[in-house]
Amino acid sequence: MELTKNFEPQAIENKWYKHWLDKKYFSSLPDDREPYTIVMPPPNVTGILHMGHCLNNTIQDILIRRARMQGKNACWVPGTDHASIATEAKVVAMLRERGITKSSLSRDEFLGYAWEWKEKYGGIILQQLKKLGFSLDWDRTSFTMDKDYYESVIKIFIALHKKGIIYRGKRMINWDVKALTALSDEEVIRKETKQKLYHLNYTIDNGQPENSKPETISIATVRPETIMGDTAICVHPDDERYKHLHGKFAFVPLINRRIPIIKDEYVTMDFGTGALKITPAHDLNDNQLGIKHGLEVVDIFNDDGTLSEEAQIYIGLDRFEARKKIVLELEEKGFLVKTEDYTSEVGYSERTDAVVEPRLSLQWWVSMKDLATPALRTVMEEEIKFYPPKFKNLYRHWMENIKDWCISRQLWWGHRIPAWYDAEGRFVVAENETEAKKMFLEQYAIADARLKQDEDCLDTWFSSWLWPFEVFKGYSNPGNAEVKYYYPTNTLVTAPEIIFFWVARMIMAGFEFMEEKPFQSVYFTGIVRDKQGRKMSKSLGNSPDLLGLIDQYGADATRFGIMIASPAGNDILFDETALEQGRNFNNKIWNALKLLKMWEGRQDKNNQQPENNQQQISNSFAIDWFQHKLNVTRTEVDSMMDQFRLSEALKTIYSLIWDDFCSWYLEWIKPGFEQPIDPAVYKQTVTYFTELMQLLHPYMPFISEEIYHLLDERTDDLCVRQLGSIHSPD
RNA sequence: GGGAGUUUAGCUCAGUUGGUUUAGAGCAUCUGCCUUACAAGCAGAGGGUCGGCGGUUCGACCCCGUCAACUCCCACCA
Repeated sequence: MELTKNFEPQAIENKWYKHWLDKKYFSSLPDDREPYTIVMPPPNVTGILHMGHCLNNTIQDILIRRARMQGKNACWVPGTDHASIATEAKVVAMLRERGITKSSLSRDEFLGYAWEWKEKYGGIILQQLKKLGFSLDWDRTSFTMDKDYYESVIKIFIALHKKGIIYRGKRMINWDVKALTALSDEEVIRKETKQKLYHLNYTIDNGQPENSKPETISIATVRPETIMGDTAICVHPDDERYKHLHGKFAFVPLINRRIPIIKDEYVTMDFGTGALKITPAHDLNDNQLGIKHGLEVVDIFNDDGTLSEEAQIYIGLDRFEARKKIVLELEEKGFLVKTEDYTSEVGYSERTDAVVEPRLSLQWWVSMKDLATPALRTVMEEEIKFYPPKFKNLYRHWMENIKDWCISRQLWWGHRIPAWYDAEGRFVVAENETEAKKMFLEQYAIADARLKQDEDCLDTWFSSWLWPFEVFKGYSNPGNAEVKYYYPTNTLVTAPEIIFFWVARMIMAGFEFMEEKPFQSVYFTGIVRDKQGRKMSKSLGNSPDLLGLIDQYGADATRFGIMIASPAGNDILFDETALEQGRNFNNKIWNALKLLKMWEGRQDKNNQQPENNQQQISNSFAIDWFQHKLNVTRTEVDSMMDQFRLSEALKTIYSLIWDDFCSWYLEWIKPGFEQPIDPAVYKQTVTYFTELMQLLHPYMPFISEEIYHLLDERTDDLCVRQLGSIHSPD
């Protein structure tokens, strides 16, 4: 057999992946073995493979492959998430290219295109995951809008509504003016933004018409375009400067609306001018003050962030355009006192990056307090263990201060809210129209009501929170054999960024619907950053082309590179030299194989050498020494992996192979130039090499499988070879 | 504004209850070597007053105090 100079990954990766699939090694069905279950965090169906997925799923594959080799029934469930906002945006963009606007389509027509898009491009990412050798049970591939899954989401909505946990209410929400939908608080990203603080004069109404010098009060605002929505000015009750104005009125510049001057301790006297304009329709705090003081609410914006009729001026103009024009006009007319530079946090939509508009709106909400109680307890008492544990604090803080969850989204792609309205706005929550009609008869004594279903969809996370059990049909087919066997799952591997979006809510859903936690432990990976420490993102363009890297270095080297640089609990600074190191490691292993293959044909069958021969003594020492070293290291690696110290475990294996096996052991037993090798020594060396490949396999599955088969005639595969028990090191 | 975390060689990190670490690894660097598995390699070398200051102790990278820098999370003072 002629072995190539260097290891050539491309040649063998497809071969082994196909072989593993053909042998159904990744398929799992319940049996008497202990299960080891991971549900993959479903990537967006629109997603393409990036470093985050690579890190996340490599970790999961390492855990799953190890469990499989430990004799557990390993089950790793793949799938995708329908990702309402992201997918709808993609579909709208695709339609635009074809010259179709969303508004010209009916809901059903639009959904037709959306499904077409999903069938065609959705799930590309799942194909890409195969390139990295991930041992997912593909027969179990799930999608959050599969028929059963969809129905479970709807049923859960109905059940929670019945319990009073889901309710409909008019509240201040975060409005995305680009996507034209509400956002939950978690979907709003706050960024420091340079702004201007405008000081504006409002004229006091002194009851004297056309006074020579009208008295004014100055307020400070960063949003002069909202003055048309002002319904009061507020000052601190103790503020001496304004005491004489309590109970008086002022005129809003440009539109001359007469508004009251009220007092409230909410106002900070030494910020700005100490006087605050109140715009209850467009600011959360102003809204609360408005409710407290019974103020009028004037909503001056349209859905898309342009000024509405209520604004009276600049109708139809975008809010930021309007700001410029209004500032100019205020200046011209003498209302603008001064402008200061000012930096504050502004909310941006996570999906569209539009500046979020706080807005009053009728939406559906989940009351979180009761759901949070068992979910908080279980983490604090470590029934669910967090790795690293520092995330416990973060989790507790959020759970103790949890706010209700806005779950309606003004989108079509997703789970449609099962609420039915009549012309008067009365509504019922029901699975379908027939059911809804029955309920209308019962509740409102209206027979054969003409009903319309809610146009809105549910937040994507309202379906993802069911993932750990619904992939086993735990809700749609309660108590079935699969969910009983696989649930609760073992480990969740995910990014800390979605601890609230997803992890916390899965724990709540687990207790609420399964009466059982969804997983035993959660391993939070780091965030992948570039060499300069910047988060990898599309907008920065600093994400490497992962598929290109796999082509260049091979899947094993890529997996090695990302794991070696990934200390437990820390962010990883991605550097291509780590992949080079992985590739070099491949070659080192490959060359060790070549050395053994050279010896294989040169075994000294007669073994004439005397017992006390120098080489014999050295061999026997080397064999004992390495056996001991191997045992000790396997124990170490085992304990590190149990603690999710996967990067350290890999370093340890790397050093065992490179330094101890290649540099020391092989040199010790190396026969003289063109001398034969003792067959017993050769055999033992093959055994060691095999065990090393088995230890390495979870991290670098392809090369280890290939070497396994090249070392000896095999009837089995390394992928499913069971780890023997470790001889206890002395 | 509140909270959490980090700070050890050029870079990324180990260092488990204070004393076998006069401080370790990988990568990078430098110097030799195409030596019969491997130059994507081998042999060797340099490099740190363990963020600053103060304290506890016979003894501190490890404990306490304090200051500083960085990171993250939460919080809509306009």
